Amino acid sequence: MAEYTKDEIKNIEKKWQDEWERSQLYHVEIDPTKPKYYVLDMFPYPSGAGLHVGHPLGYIASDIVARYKRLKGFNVLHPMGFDSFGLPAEQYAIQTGQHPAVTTAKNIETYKRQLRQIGFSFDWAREVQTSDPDFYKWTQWIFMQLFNAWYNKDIGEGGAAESIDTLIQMFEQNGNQKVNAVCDEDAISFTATEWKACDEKGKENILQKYRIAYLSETMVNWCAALGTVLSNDEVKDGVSERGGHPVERLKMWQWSMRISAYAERLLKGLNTIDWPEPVKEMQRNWIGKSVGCELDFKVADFDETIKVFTTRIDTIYGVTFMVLAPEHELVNKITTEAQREEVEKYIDVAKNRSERERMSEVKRVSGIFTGAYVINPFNNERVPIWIADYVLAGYGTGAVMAVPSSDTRDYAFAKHFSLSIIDVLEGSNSDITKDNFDPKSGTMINSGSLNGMLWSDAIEKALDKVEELGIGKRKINYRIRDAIFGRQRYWGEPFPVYYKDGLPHLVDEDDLPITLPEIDEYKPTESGEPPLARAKGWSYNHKGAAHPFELTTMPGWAGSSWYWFRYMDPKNEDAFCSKEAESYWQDVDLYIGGSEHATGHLLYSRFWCKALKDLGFVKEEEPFKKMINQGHIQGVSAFAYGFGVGVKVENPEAITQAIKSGAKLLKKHIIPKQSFDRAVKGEYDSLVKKIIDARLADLGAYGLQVSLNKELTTFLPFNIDVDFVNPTTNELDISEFEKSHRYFGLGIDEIVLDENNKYICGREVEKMSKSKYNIVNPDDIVSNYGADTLRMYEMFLGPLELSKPWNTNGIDGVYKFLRKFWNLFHDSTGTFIVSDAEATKEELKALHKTIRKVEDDISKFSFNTSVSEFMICVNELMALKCNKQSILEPLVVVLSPYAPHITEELWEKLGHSNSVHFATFPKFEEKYLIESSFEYPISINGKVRAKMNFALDMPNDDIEKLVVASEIVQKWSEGKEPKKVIVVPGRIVNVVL
RNA sequence: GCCUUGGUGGUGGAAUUGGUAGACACGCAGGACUUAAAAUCCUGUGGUCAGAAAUGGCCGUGCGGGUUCAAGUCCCGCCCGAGGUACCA
Repeated sequence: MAEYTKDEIKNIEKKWQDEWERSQLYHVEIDPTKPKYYVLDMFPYPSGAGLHVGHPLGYIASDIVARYKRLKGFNVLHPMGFDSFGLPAEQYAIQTGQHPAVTTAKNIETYKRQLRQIGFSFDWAREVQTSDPDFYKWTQWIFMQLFNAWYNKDIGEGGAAESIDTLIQMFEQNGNQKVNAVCDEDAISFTATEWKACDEKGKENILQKYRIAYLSETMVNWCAALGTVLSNDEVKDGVSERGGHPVERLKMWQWSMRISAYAERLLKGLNTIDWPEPVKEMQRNWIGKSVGCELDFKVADFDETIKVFTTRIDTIYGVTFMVLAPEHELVNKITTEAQREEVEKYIDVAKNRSERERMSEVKRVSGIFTGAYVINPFNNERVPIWIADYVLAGYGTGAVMAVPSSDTRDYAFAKHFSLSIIDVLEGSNSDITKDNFDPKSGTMINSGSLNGMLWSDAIEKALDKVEELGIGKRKINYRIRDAIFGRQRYWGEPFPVYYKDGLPHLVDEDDLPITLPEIDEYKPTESGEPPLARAKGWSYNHKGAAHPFELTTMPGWAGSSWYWFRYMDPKNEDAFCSKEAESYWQDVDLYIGGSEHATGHLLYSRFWCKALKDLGFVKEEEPFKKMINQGHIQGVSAFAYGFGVGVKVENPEAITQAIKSGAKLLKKHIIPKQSFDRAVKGEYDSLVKKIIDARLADLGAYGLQVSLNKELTTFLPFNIDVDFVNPTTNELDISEFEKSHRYFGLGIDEIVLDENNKYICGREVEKMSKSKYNIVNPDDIVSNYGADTLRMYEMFLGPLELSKPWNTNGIDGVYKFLRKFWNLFHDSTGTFIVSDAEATKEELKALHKTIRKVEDDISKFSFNTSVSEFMICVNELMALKCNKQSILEPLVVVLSPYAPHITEELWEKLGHSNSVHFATFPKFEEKYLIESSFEYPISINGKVRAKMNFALDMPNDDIEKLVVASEIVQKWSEGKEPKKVIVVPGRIVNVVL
């Protein structure tokens, strides 16, 4: 038996997976004689649901590239690991008491088993797990380096991080007068003498304002339901990304990372890397650079100035009012007595509006006049000062010069409070009586010395004037905030930090790793302290005294911000990565993963990489040279439609008795979709009416006087496990469903069938997720069709970057292809046969066409088209009945990145003693593709009129072709001389008569 | 609103970047093999009009214009979907 049947596939795939593991085939070591290639997948979080068909999509693509590059002679680093710290394991631990390490280890086992059976060429000897103390030892170590570093803007082009010792030295010599650092806004200036006069605590408080990893009292996103703070990218629309719990703003002492220091380098670096444009764009927006100026407006009748930030200084003659954030420090001082009461009332209301309310009421205009005025320094006009909550205290200076003629928010505000509007731009085909102006075009009017200038030139001119008047300077603002680095959780890296006299200190390097202590419960304590406070006797012994450890842990992104370096040298106990390994493997050549990490992981990783470079630990400025985002495979959810009849009981005193005798007040039904849809609109059809009547009659029988209560009547669609639903007819398998946990969990009492005695589910495309019960597990596909079919099918589905719903409609086509390919080598009895006859030109052509196309497609990551090309090739060879070794052998090699198991088996049958892994990718030869003659259409005035043959031996020269073409056309067009003959080499000829 | 992407048969999707649109696959229809079914193989398959047929004409890449001998591809103006983001001055 040697047919490519389902049983045989299992044997073949198992045989080769065992063999690869036995021989450690995909293990790599540094090899200076070969060029390196580093292909990396974003490592998964090992969730309890196991791998679903969406996961392997990117892994298959990267595996194809890895295998292809190996055949091309590269030394390929292709590792896999697990981002194993995370919230779900911790929440599971809180519920069940199971240690997160245990759940995590179990989940990793499942993931590895599933990954193994798809036949990836990962070097498992290099596996990393972020929750492994041998790994997080180095996460802690890197934290220590960042704690001991500050950002010196005077080094190199954009500044760089360096050791905190150099800063201390500078303080001792000159105080902070000459220090040009990125630091907290509230850092005050001091002299060397003042520095020396500080005690240890005073010095440390100053240093915290400079360290890259630092402790500060900041506004954080506090999520009470999760009992922890969240970073900005973990908050979506005012609720937590995981779980959707409300998030509030609180001031807390927190560890942060000074990523803002790297804003400019993070922005500039984007131009040097080959990433998808949307991701770059997201990072640019997140960094949010705006170039403009800061300038002072004098407050009339006060000895005060108000500093504003603007990017449109050219529109300064259009300023008709000024707006302060409610929290602005001068509000209290400048408010006139007449306005004071109202202003205070407004500020009070604004304070109590939560972040979420403010977001949902974006369009609401509110504000209050302070009674004070500022003087416009360009024309000395008096401009009223208002307060409004659309101005944010945290961005820029918390004050805005409002130009209603070129800013929509200012415009809405001016209209609402009937403030004046002065147009300063002309020719921008806009209309300031309406909200449709375009401030980025036109020339200046009503603008004194700026009149007649283009708006962009006017900016430069006005900037010069601001600096000349000494009222302000050019300034660049960034939106990016420092990243909060601490979490009030158990399942994360502990900080290598202890406290002595209330000051944070680093532990000795020799004492790393600081491992997670055992605790009896994983919840925060009753007093609201993080779970680590439960650890008994957990303290740091230093010079004979015990000191408390930091109780928060690092966030989920800590381990993933440097893990690609660890793969280079995963077992090293003396360094996170040896110099030798780092200088050989350098950076990631190809990174594949989802775009959802654009403003999280991908930004933090670039930040840490730059910091590590500044501190001299690595050489590369950017970690991921090229990236592609794989699209998500969406799940097709199945829905059933719940219906609960609400009743009004007229004699409540009878309820207790009724329940005792077995009445059930609430019953949950599942009803057909049509009835449900109508019922939601308030049209109860006969089926629904029947259920209602039956309910009322049923309860009536227990002595209750009941009537229908429409308000308590509920209609609710809910997800059904897709495994219980027929994929083509959408029919629910009721007997299977009734046995499931889901059925009992929902507490369904009755399933009402439709007129055909079936229950047909509704369908919707959604994200594939456990909570939507729409996960398709690759195990079933692998056991039905084999891993090679799964791999090729996932590639065949469409372009890698595209999101698409999972369906198995075309999977038979791919399976048939593999069988046909197999059958090329076998006769009808299943005997392996190849011929050693010489290949014909036609056969060589089929082969070389495929080689070229596949190479081309892999370099463009267009795997779907190369799968098509394989199918075409095999169809051609089948038609030619070609089973010649000289054709099939190279074809096996070309196919092997896509379908490694079947090709490995055939390779062995072809008589090779080693793996196809060691083969060389066949060289493409153009000579076989050149046709003996080409037929080109000739069009005359745009219409195809004739076909023309070009002979192969004709000189490849335009003029020659032109002569031939014009001769033919002349003959054809009844002697008319063509006006113009257009010849594109190797393409189309067109003639204008 | 803004930014980024897309829009091609019944379906997933091709189209060498301006050169015969619809490759390849699914589905569907017809045929062969079979007692029958499954499996397999062959043929057809964008729409429409003419023809008994081979075949030929016209229309067709979200909509409306434009550039060009030639537009799915380039330019201008709209419509719709997906993802991101939002009082960032």
